[in-house]
Amino acid sequence: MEYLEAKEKFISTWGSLGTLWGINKAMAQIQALLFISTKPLSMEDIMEELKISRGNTSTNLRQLIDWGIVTKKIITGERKEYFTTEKDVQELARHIAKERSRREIQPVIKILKEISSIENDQTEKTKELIKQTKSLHDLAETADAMLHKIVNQEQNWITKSLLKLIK
Amino acid sequence: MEYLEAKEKFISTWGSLGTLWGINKAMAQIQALLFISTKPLSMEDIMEELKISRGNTSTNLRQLIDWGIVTKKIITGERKEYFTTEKDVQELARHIAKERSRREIQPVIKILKEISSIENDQTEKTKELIKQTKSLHDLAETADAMLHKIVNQEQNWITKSLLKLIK
DNA sequence: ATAAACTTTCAATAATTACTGAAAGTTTAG
DNA sequence: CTAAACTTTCAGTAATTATTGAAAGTTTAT
Repeated sequence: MEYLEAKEKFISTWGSLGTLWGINKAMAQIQALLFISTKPLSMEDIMEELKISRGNTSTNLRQLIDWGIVTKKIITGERKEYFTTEKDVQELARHIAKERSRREIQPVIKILKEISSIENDQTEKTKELIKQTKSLHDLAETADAMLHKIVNQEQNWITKSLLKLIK
Repeated sequence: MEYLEAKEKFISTWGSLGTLWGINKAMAQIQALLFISTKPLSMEDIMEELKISRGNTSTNLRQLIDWGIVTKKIITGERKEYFTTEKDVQELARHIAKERSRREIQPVIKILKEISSIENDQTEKTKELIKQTKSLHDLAETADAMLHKIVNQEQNWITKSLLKLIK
């Protein structure tokens, strides 16, 4: 396998992984492309490399920026905007974990809490609903707390201390 | 909010959460329904409660069984098959984490390893590709190892020891 | 001010994914 | 063996989601 094949494989693998996890293909592929690029890329560059339309590129770049993992890079003397992604995987993982927590886990925790505090009429089915939603609520909170804790450590805390601990 | 409303809210919330994480709506809703049900349900029961077709119910039940989180329950004297889901959330989380690792993380680790070991021709772009896919490979392995370790502990190890540690 | 260079928006369309319902398949009772 | 009771499969269709491309919008240079 040489460079071009490897590059294509990387971009397409990342793209389908994204799909699997509820992130759209173009978005994942743009990020992948930037991730292995040695220099910032323009919209033009991205469109050409990935063979996608201008509109698609624009929309997904904006989403990536919104997620905090892609930034505009102004190149002096150039009219075009250039883009780079966070290159440090740990930092990247932090951003993604933080955002998914905020957008997805937190709202679910809120709803589970609401549901688990319905009036208890002492019927079996109500008791079961309360019990089970409470358990899920606790699990979600625990998982989210762990995620935050892990994600907010310095790179070395996690790779060194925790990894040592759980091995 | 009383029982019926709470139940519907729970099922639909779980359904849309599923969608967000790449699990289909019907599958998530069936699991949610079983999760708060006080007794095993038949295909008929599920179809009626969720207003979905027989085919859809059958397909998704099979998938849930395949994931190891729903089991058939034979009720003596009954011709129909009845279904229950794992009721312990910790156990449920273990199953799901284990399966997602096996189906999704492991294959990606394999591909990243392949890519990161392409022939290094010493050009800048090849060096960058190798460096970045290696980093991702390491991250994926670390995350996966942690997931496994966490997920394979007794319920109390995680909720007591680790939670105490990170608080 | 205006024109060129560039980006965003969005209605139309394409691609993907989920769902239905009926036919085919399977199991059990008698 | 046969019929009833039940489950699975799958072709057709519906619903959802992603993508295009051109018009509208914005910014910058002169």
